[in-house]
Amino acid sequence: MGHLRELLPKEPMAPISTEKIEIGDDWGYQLKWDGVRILAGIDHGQVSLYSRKLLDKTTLYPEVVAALSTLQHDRLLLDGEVVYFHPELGRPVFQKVLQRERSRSVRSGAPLFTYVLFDILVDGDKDMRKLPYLDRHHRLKEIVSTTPGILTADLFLEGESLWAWAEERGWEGIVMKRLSSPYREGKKHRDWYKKKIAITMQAEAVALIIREGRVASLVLADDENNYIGRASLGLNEQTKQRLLEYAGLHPSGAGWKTLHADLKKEQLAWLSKPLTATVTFLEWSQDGMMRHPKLLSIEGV
DNA sequence: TAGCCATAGTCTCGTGTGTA
DNA sequence: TACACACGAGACTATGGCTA
Repeated sequence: MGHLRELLPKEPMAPISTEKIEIGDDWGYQLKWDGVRILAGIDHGQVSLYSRKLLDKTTLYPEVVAALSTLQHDRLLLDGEVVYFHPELGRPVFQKVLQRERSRSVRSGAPLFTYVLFDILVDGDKDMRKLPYLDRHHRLKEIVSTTPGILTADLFLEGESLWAWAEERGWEGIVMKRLSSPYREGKKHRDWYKKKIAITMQAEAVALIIREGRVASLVLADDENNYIGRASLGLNEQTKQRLLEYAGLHPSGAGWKTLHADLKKEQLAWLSKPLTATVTFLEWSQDGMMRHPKLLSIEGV
């Protein structure tokens, strides 16, 4: 086998979004850890971390490097997620990971991250990728069973109850994996699926954000006319054109007196008759904004 | 011609950094 | 001090190419 760097996949195996829970003897289930995907290589004591796009992240997560350095193995290629586990909430908090990703150096006293492993690609001289996922997971458990700062994502055999547990505790969702599946790059497979927990609500679309004469996104407010974010996912060209026509029929010269910083640099077309939009999103951010909003429907257009 | 797949492009998130 | 910009990941739409 060649150098570990040469064995990295072009992109890590990624789960495909779905709405249904796969059921059958060949399926296993894991909690979806909300963090950033990291591949880790250990080559005779030398630890390297790589992002989904194979950017070097070794210096960004020194605590993960330190934890991996304690493993008594000459050569490993591992796949997992770096997360910040909030002790009071009892679940990962993605915002903390974003903070670390945006910073170029790690301050002393910075929150400590955990490396949650869910796959192994190389073990010594053995290429593990062709083995069934169940075998790879077993091997992973053996390797990192009691290593501080590292854990192996538990594998459950009952999907519905794990989904209910995750939903109740505010986790991001679950991942379903075919136990007999090999490791394949990207999404060129039908072996890993994810089902995400989302909040669905009705919001008022009070304005359109216009860029180069086209509708870019909707400005959304709650029922007390507070700004809760902007949304563009779910808008296709046909809907954007209809929205533009609607704005022409129902223009308003007056918008909010104080604009959120998010909107100050945008060209806005305020609506005299706001539209009711059904929107789904992952969670509320700390400042009351929707995270990853997606429009399901808009009444009246 | 329809359906599938891959790829490109767009948008959003929060914070650090650089500049006026 | 205020503002603009960049960063990486994820999710989605649009588009073009290929195949049956």
